Amino acid sequence: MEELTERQKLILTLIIHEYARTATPVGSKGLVDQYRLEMSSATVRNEMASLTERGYLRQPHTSAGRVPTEEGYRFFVGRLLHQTDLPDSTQRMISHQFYQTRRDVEQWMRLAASVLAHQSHAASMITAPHPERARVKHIELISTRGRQVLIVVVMVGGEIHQRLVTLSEPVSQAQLSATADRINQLCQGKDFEDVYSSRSTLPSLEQDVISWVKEEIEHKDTLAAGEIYLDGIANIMSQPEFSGTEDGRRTLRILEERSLLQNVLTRTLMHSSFGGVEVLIGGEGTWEELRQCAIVLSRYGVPGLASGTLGVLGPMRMSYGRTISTVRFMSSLLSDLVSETLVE
Amino acid sequence: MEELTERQKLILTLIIHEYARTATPVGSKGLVDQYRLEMSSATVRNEMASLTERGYLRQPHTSAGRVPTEEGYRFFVGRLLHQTDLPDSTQRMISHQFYQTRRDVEQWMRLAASVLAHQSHAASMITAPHPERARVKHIELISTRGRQVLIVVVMVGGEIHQRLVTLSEPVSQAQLSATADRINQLCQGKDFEDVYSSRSTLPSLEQDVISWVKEEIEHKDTLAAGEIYLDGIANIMSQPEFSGTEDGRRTLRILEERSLLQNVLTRTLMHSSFGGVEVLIGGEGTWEELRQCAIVLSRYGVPGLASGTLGVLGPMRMSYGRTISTVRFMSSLLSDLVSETLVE
DNA sequence: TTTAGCACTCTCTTGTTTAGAGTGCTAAAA
DNA sequence: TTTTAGCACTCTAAACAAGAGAGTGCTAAA
Repeated sequence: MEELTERQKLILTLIIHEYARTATPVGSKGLVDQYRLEMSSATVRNEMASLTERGYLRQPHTSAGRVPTEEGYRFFVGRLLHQTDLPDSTQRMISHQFYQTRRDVEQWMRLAASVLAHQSHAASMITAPHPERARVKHIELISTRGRQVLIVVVMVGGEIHQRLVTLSEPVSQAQLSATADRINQLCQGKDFEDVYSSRSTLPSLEQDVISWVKEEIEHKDTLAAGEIYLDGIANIMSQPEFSGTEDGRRTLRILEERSLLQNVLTRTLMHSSFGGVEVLIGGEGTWEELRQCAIVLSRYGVPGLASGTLGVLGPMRMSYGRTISTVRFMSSLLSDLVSETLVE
Repeated sequence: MEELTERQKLILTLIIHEYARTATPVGSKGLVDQYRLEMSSATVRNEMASLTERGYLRQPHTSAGRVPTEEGYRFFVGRLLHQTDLPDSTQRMISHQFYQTRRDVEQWMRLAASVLAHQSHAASMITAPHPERARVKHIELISTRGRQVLIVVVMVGGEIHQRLVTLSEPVSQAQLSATADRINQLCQGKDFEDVYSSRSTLPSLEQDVISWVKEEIEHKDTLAAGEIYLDGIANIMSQPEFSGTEDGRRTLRILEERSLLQNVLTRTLMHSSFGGVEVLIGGEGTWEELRQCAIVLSRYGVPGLASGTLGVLGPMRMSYGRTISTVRFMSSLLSDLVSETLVE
């Protein structure tokens, strides 16, 4: 079967646009009227029939209008992916907000989630930039009460870990500080993994501390990498396809449980390049729960140092043009911010 | 008008129970059948009429059953507040989960939110324990790149703040460490407020650092006190009164925006004692947006040192018995945990 | 190749009817 | 005096029917 004609592409595009707007199947007559097309509804009907045959459109029932299929959206998005850009004024407005706030990752994440949600009228999600290699910049041991010691770890990249541990016997603050100093020396410029594996020759206190730090780092790697900032949930729950339906509840549960989300984000983070935008439509056969949804994702950060993922989750009929360009822009903006404030 | 008779109280209680179960107005006949009452439906009808007159019940329309009013719930909850307790087995099960996980506030918050949501079948919210007086336990200055310096502040209580600042001229790590040491000396056992106000005689670097720290602490006090852990949103969105309705969307927005929530939580935190449970029904005239909801709240922590708030938000017909006992138990459990792990 | 025309098929809305649940009142029973 | 059986009445929600409207595919003419 041959390529689509320009006119067919136009009609497909218009149907997608109209369906995004109204959320109801779009018919030939309405389309011609709405967009002042230079052809009759009969012509549109013929093209629609052809598009339906090719699997880009679908009829809910015999006498209803057409609705785009997943295939239809994929085709549309494929053409869209490398062209649209956010208006300059919007870009400046957004940047401004970021450069006005404090240099605080947490706030940036919230702000980013908020901007994404607002621009796309959908739900947004973003993970904080996560360092690729675990290197300890600085470690501090603080005696608190009895044998309790607070370990504070500053990673290269600026992340901070803390952990409260109980020693087997009391140790003075002076000794603790000295121990911390020695460990700091060892960590200088090395991956923490290496420090950990060469710990066997050290005194037992040092060894213990290094083990605790290691545990903490890995702990956060697995668990609190689950820290996903969300926003705009209310946006999608007021869409008709989610509002009162079982699908809506399922989607809400996905957002809340975060394990599936985590799954999707990390999988994208794995084999995706920086700055590029990925679009998952209808779960792509892998995630049954996302049947009704589409996700627009991008990885951001500084290659080799730290990276995170951000994206938008919405109904399949979301406004892809706007969403994709917003995601792309936010990705590059955050990459800039991260590279400017990386602690080395 | 006299007190309610025992029988009226019984009927009111049963209606509340039945309405919580079915979410539909409950009629005299059904009530007698369901609970095998030793009286006829006509008697129940008479009592219902009386309860309606007193404002504890309400009829959606002439030939419908009765629905509890806010007043009805208040009366019911007032009687309930000081008696119910979570089953021992449940208490042990929950404690076990907490003592099994790491001593990590973030995880505790997540776990607490999850437990509350599960037990109450509603939405839960909880804020991390926040120290009452700001006292700095330890401060650290770490040189990163050029004139950038990372300030790490460990508060009494265990909170950690970090902030990246840019000095006006480069300072060596050794000098930074010395400065940090001097400030640490000053902070020993004092409220940071006092350190701040007596800073004028210090060298300019010290003064700058103290100002930055002060800013950071206040910043977190106002903004990131907004860190509210939520769970169970899906629970309430699948309740019939929220599912497809405008009220549902409004409630969702409340949970997402958090400013109103913040408002409610802090206001409770102000004039509420520790361990006690507060129940807000239908916004209590103050919060129009919560018309359909009820909130069960408690303050937890260690008086004078650190405290947070936890609670459950659900439909007004929520199961108060279970919710109140869960909230009370969680409040005391978390208080214990906080007091055990406070950094002094 | 496009389009006007038309018969046909669905759904959605609207109006009507009906069954059922629930009420309040009255009068008899306890 | 309190409870209950009986009954007329009210209102909702479900069921059904009818008609309007939107949309389609096909055919034949432009």
